[in-house]
Amino acid sequence: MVRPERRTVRDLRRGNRAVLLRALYFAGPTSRHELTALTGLSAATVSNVTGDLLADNVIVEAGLVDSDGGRPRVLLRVNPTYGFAIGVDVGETHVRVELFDLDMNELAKSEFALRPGGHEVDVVVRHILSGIDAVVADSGVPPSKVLGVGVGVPGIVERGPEAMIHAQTFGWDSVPLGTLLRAGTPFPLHIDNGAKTMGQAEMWFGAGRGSRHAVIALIGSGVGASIIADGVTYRGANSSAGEWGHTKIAIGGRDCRCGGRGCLEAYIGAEAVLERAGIDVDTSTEQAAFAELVTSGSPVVDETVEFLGAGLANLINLFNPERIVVGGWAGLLLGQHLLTTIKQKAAENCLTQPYSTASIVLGRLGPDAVALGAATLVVDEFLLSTTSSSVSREPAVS
Amino acid sequence: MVRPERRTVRDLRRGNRAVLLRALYFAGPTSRHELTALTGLSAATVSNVTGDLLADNVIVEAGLVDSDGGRPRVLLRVNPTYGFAIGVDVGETHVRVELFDLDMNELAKSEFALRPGGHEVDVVVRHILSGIDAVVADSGVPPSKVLGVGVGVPGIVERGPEAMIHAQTFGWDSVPLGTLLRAGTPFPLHIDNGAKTMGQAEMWFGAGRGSRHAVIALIGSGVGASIIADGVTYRGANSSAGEWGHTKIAIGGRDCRCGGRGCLEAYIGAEAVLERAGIDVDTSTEQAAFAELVTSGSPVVDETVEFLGAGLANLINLFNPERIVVGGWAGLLLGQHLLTTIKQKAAENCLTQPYSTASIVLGRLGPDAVALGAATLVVDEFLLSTTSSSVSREPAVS
DNA sequence: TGACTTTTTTCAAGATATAGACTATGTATT
DNA sequence: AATACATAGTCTATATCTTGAAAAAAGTCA
Repeated sequence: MVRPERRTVRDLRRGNRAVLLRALYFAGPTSRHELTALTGLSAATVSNVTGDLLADNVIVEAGLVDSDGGRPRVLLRVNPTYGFAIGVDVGETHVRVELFDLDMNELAKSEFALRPGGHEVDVVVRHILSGIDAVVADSGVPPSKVLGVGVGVPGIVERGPEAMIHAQTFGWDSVPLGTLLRAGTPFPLHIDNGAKTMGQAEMWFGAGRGSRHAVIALIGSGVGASIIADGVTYRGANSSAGEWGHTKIAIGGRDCRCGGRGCLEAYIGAEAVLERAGIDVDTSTEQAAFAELVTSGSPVVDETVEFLGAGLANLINLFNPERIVVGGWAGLLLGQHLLTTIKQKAAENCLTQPYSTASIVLGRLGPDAVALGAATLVVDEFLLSTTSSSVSREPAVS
Repeated sequence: MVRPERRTVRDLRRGNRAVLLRALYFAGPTSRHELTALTGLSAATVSNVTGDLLADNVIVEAGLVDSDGGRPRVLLRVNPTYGFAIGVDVGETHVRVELFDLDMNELAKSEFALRPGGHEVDVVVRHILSGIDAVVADSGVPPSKVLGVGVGVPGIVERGPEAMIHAQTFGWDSVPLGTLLRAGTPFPLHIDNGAKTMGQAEMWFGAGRGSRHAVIALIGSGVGASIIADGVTYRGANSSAGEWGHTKIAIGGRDCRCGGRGCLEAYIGAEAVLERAGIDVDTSTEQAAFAELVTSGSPVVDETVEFLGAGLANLINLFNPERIVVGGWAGLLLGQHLLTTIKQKAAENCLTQPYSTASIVLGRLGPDAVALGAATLVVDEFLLSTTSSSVSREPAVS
């Protein structure tokens, strides 16, 4: 129960360095003067720390700005090519690997299709590893400047060096993906659930910006959520927090592919919705069929919205977020046509006080932001703990 | 999105002082030597900081302990009479005010009955204020040594100096309890939802000890929960997080007293359970009737357990806690007789991975721990920020 | 009494942030 | 062109902080 930490006087420096770098990253080009206000540090310290960071080439100058009859301000910014982050999206139908600079410009991309049901561990691992090699080669980035690799995968990811994964839809039961990948790449690894990486992408660059308490609801074939508590992804004791899709919304209700009954996913997951509407599809035709269904006026859609509203209301009652972001390809389709109704159903099923402070909005990054979000895991770590010694190379997984 | 903080070198001292005091508080009598291990601080710093704390009389020596043929260790402990905390429980039927020393020994107590439905704001405020005066007078504690007053109330409590309260069961809509109380007492105030204060009591002294991620489920006439994330009560954007009782467990289900339909509370709240069983009671006979019903083998009880299991499973899926504590008078009655079945129903409705890491246990403090928990709010603040200058007296509410 | 053990304190060294003086680099005015 | 003024950024002296190592304290054991 010993909550606060911190110890030596050196941690102070590390901490302030991180504060400053973070402020700089999210505020864009900023003068030293403004940074004092943004960070609360004294001008002297800002000068000090930025001096360090400039010497390390972590930040660079970015032009001047006039200042009403005085010495012009020198703008500073994070050096976008100080390091590079790789993001991997392991999805139902594909493995996608992308390489970004620190501005999150995509510099290279590599994609592998997975045949339906073809989720053998060794195949996926091989795709990831050769994807990493490919994007590094294509981009021409020297390997020493790769800060790390973030991987977004389905299912539950245990924290720790092994990064043990449990993913029912893939038939993965206790797969030590961290161990397997580390055998094939020297880069630091950050493995996390895909819904959580996508949630972080929306928080950093999408509809979640500016909020500290948010829930990103992801509705695709399956249903998941990413919970942001006080600006940080909430993981719980074993990183499986946010399994919204399998919360029960009806006792003894419809069978769910998880083996349970009455799960929310069995009512609002695209696969389940199409099944309920009696539409037979495979993974290739699923999205088109769902899009058509949404605009068809079918009572199944009304029912889906009813369940979705109740599900969102439950999230609001339990987490009291400022913002709910509805994402995932099916969620976006539903939201584009029916957001007003969804909000109304949420209001009906929610206590008024928490509902009144929560805004429900659509995701802005599209369904392909998993890899981007995975790469932000690398950047997050970089912003938190870049030491004076350049790029570190110890095997780390978080 | 600037997450980390901390600045000057003085914050370091404050932080380390808090770390040490906290370790000492929860570990009980401890030597300086052990404290180095517990806090990670060097022996020199421990000596330094404990010297300060001893000089301030915040901690005191507590005997010697032999040490295998060397200098004996001096045990240190928090001075239980350095300051005192007052806890207030505002319940449906009573207002209870208790005064504790820092060891949480109850030194004085004052209780006022509320007649059914008699929850007028001014009556409650008057009871609280005269209760405070009474316990201070009875205990003989000098007012200057009262560290503050914690108040646990029903409903949603907005953070801030006003401590605006929304409590449907009391008919309170936007009552600025903080403002009202501060007009009548000089002590620093900490106002929070009663379920949350009780949760903190279970975490500090009850069934939650030792866990960092936990949910305390409170089942009485109504239903609530307190969520502990990483050792801290999770409050969300406006302190209303944890409204478990009004999450929907059945679309279009039973009417709930909140005005909604299909709320969990409408199935497992004691009032609702008795209603479903066709038993007519008032608040005075409710508990006895419920106790009898639980052992009667009624199918209503089986159904209740089914819903309770599903509700707990939803908490586990969403929060991934290490521990679920079932408390509240009705929860304790159910748990004492049916814990095995409850666990089984939770397992049936939960993903296996998160279920396997969550233990479901009964609360250990009984239903009257709200005032104790409210007092821990005061102590928590004390442990976090006791400065060299003795007891502070600025009006503060958190 | 002296050797030994263990705990605690003292002391000097190294590191940090800050306030305030000082320097740098503009514009406006004479 | 010279001077005054305004704003941005750096430098210096100072007060704190934690720490490792040495010293002191307070016992046991032979």
